[in-house]
Amino acid sequence: MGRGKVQLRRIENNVSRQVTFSKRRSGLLKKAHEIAVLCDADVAVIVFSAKGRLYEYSTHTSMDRILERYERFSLSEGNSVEEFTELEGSMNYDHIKLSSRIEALQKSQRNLMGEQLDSLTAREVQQLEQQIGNALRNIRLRKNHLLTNSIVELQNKERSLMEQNIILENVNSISFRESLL
Amino acid sequence: MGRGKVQLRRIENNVSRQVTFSKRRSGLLKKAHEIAVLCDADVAVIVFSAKGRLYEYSTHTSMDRILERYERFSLSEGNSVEEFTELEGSMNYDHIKLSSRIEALQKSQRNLMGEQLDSLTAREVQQLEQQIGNALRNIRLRKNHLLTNSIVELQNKERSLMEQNIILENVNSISFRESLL
DNA sequence: AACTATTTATAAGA
DNA sequence: TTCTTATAAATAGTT
Repeated sequence: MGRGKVQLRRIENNVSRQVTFSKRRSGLLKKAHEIAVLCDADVAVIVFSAKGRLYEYSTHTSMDRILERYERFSLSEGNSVEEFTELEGSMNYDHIKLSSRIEALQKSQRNLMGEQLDSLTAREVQQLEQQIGNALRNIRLRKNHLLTNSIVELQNKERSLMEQNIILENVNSISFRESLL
Repeated sequence: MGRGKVQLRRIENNVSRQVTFSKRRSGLLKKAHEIAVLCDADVAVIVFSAKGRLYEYSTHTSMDRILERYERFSLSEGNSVEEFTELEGSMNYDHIKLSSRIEALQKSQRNLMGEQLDSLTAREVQQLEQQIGNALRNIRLRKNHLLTNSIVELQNKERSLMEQNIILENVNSISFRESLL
């Protein structure tokens, strides 16, 4: 979208690469914001320039929240333990301990999300079912609590608005009576 | 860019919000890819739909690499550096990374087990409910699978036992007849 | 899932 | 860098 069509490959000219980066970066962040608002999505965009400068956008002001959530999901799609464990033969003992802890957490987390169940015995599956059932109950309780709260809040707002109206009506009717005198 | 100009606010109509989300999502990911290639940048985009589905783009196939780099940046720029440096002058970067990963995993695990829900927004609780609901479905499928298997196994054993009995009966009746001779 | 009228983004030029 | 403008690209509303 410009004077000429552009091929999808690295722009060789240093200056125009830089200029294009600056323009497209702001375009990208703008579009991220738009989809977040229009479609009620949570979005995080991270851009490192070739020179290593960081630019970012995220909903809620809190990038970390989205990243945390991302971690929760990305487990379900697979990889990522290996990066830690494969890389370094030079890992010291603490490292190994931490890594294996992470691995264990990831496995149990996958199970909690209903994945990799074939590694469990029948009894373990049974126990997991109970655990998850309880979790779901708690989550629904919490959801209802939040819903109830927001309803009460709305009712309070409504009530105070009505009270204001009554006061206004009184004022009006007093004015009206006074105007009759 | 379309038949009409659009105001930057949540699209109320459910269907068109969904359609717009799908169109703009692919637009956003495309643009992320373009700036990455054209300008030699490292880019990560994470999008959660209102229903909690995850869509993502990242350069190098490895989102984690970019997120790590992001963490490194945001640590060095912002607050909360002190917490780390005060605690352990001796911890190296990898240690910090692994520890915070463990912390994040523990938190999300607690949430998956229906605990510490007060740290989540209403929307996050909603999404967690869906996620856990799916997990429960998978777990029950697996349980049924295991039950079915064990039933089939029992039936096979039963059948083979019966066959053995028939053979034994035959043997017995032959012996019996022979004994009559 | 296609179409197309418009709006928006942006490449090139100043 | 910033602005301008011709043109490519994205997409809102429609079928």
